[in-house]
Amino acid sequence: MAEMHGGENLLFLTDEQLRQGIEAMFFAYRGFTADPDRILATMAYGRAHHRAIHFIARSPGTTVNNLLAILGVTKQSLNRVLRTLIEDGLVESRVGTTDKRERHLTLTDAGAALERKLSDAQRARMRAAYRAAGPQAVAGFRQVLEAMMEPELRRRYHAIRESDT
Amino acid sequence: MAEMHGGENLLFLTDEQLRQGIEAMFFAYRGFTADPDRILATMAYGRAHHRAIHFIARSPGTTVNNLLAILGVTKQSLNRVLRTLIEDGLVESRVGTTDKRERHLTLTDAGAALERKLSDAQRARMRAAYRAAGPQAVAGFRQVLEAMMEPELRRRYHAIRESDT
DNA sequence: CTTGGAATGTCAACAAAGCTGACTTAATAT
DNA sequence: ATATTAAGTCAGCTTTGTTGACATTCCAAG
Repeated sequence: MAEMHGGENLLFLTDEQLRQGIEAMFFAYRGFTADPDRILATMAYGRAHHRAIHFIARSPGTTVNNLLAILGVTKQSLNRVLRTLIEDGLVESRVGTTDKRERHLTLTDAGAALERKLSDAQRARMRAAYRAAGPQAVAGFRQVLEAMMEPELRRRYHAIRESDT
Repeated sequence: MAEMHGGENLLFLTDEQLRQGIEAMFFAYRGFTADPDRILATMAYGRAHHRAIHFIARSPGTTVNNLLAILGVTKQSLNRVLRTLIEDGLVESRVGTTDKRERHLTLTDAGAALERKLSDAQRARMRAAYRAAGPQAVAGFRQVLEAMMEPELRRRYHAIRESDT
């Protein structure tokens, strides 16, 4: 990909352009969460449950500590969410084999079913947006998002991608 | 799920690619709000105050109703935020001239100062991300975000842009 | 083997920011 | 005149985050 900002065309860096980017981010995030939110509202769950379910699905057997770092909340906050998911039989918590202090989290069949339902809804919107914008735009989208992450989270973002292949 | 059409490269629409986009969006949004959040944490304000301040700055004299539609919250929720901002002398609420039921909202000098402080922090990160990714990527970023918005909000997103030039 | 520290979990209390529902006031529109 | 709209308020509830204190379990270092 040709990076052709030779110093002349920096129009995309004006305060006005940046402001529009900020607003686009705000409005788009609302769309991003709208579909799963609608599904979750019909049950006793919220966005926090969705996030936990998503990342457990993504990295089956992950530990509570790892999930904590990814989600960026306190253990008390995560624990409340996790407890209801375990009680409801969507998530299973198994004591670690090598380190028995750790709890390894996996989705049950019911959990995986909910994950799929939420994920399908969210992906459908993403797919529509990607299709409308085209592959080149998608590449740029991903580049900017990555550059916007905090370094620590960017590291984790890549770690998930790699552990997944 | 195998989408193989002669010539068309639709690799960017695989479930795995969409999943990565979803996670990128999640992690990036955290970075997006991190800097203003840090500033707000030092005062008695939160993200809701930031949003109100931002859009009042963006459309000075806007009505409560308009703000409500943009932010997508209930009037009770917005009112709580607005009340503290008015009490603290950051926002001014003036009765409408043509329609006296309406309240027109503007930032005071103190409000504008805080807005600038928050905005500068957020724009700095945006600028860094834009610069790192380049103009072409930024164009794609904007395209995908726009395609992701709910139609109603996309309309409002454009309305703000136009009223601003 | 004992002990210190790490990982996990729990209890309690609280705050921010959203929600619904009911209601008032004032002003505009029909 | 009456109905509707804009704004604001009160009360109560939910979700999701926060601290702080404390117990349990287990690994590892002395």
